[in-house]
Amino acid sequence: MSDILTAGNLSFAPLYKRVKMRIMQRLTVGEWKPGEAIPSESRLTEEFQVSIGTIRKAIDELSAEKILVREQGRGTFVATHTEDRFLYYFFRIVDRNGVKIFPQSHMLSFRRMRADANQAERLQITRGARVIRISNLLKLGGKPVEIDEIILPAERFPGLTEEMLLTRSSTIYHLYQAQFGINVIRAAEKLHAVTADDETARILHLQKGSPVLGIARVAYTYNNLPVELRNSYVNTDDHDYFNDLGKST
Amino acid sequence: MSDILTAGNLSFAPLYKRVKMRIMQRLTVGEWKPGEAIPSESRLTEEFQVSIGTIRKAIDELSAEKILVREQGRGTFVATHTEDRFLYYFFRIVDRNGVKIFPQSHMLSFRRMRADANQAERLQITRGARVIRISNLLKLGGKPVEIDEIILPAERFPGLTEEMLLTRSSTIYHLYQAQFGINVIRAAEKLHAVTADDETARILHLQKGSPVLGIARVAYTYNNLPVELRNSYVNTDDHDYFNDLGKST
DNA sequence: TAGTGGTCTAGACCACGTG
DNA sequence: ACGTGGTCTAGACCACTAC
Repeated sequence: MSDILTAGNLSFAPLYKRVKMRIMQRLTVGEWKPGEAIPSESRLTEEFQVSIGTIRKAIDELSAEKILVREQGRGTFVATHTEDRFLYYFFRIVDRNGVKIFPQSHMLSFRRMRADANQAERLQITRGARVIRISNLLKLGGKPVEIDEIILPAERFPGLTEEMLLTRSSTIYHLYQAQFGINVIRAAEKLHAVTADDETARILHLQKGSPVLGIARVAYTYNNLPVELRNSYVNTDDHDYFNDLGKST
Repeated sequence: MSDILTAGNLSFAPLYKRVKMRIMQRLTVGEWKPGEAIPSESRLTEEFQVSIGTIRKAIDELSAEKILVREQGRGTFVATHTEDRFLYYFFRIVDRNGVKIFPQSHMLSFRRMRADANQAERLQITRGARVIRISNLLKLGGKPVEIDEIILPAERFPGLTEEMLLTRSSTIYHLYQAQFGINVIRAAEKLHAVTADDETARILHLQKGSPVLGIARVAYTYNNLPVELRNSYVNTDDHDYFNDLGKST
């Protein structure tokens, strides 16, 4: 991503990059909300006073980054986490046949607490700031497969209650979008193998001391702003974490 | 528009897609080899009798897929596995600080054998066909971190010897390129946590029964043709498998 | 200076979704 | 019938690399 361009010195960047950042800016401030259509390309040419090819190149990049979604004949829309193709974008667990199944989430706990030094640093907030800790059990085909421990900066999720999480109908990232205007567009994950602690083993129906796949994720919204930490533990006896290195198009 | 030889049902695909496939075809047959420059865009417009914008769109996709590499003022080149940015493209292990270190490879074994049913299926070869099994130990900063078991279809690697692997100076994927004309452009990986067997634990300096990160990879060349199987086991005590969900542009 | 890829423009026509 | 994004063209100029 363009760390330099976000700083403000994009005066000398190519025109289409500047157009792209102006569109990103509108998305950031919520002028165009997830699920809504942005103005048509020809309308944007008038607004930005550039040719349609330049507009298209800006939107090309934004749709490659899955921030916008084009639909021929209909328009260009702000991506939402309810669409099928995004449901799995941040969920990489597949069964032994490589088939993706959507998980059922069951909340285990919901607590308010203070950020420790590590959490504060990764979330770019001050140590001791209020955070919310949510623990979920994910089931695939009825079987417990993954435990998530989610840490959210409370300041960015004002009024988030246990109730909202219990009654949500879609993914949690869609809840962030719809309720708090926070659009997760990127996540960095670090994976490692660890021995399950006793409680994790019990919940995942594993023998004590079994190995589990640990995933430490930081999720980001626009401008590489971190908005969620997540530590996951996966029972990989019947499932895998799938990763495709390379393209397909 | 005298386009023939566009294999399959691409006869009605957009022009730039057909141009793209024709370029891929040239790469596949080795007409343009890794490291070499392909003809300039203006030359390709003459050759394919299309406008430069169409050529550019075809090359855009191929460079997004890391099959070609553009260099302003110099030309467009067939990607090689010696360039820095590709050294890590298929190697995702980082240290605790998230820093990528390039691994030192040490061969543990080299054997010729026959494909079992599972290997045959994943390599799309017949059961019992000749394969080569290579085992390597990868060290990071002098410490043993990963064991690789590589299975290659012997037919595609004629004359591959233990010597060639011992004396190679770059990555093994570069050896595939340079010696056998096989260009790995994609890999699908499945990750899981397992208990290290005794030998693996010994080699990785782990206690018996320690958890390790298992990676099952299938590597592909053009046209999604599988050319390598690889089972890896990683000591993740001081390292992680890093994955960025989102784009980079 | 010559040749390469990178950007930007302007206009035409096609394919698709909606009313 | 209309408006949308998708493709294709033609030409201009810029930025960079090489000689």
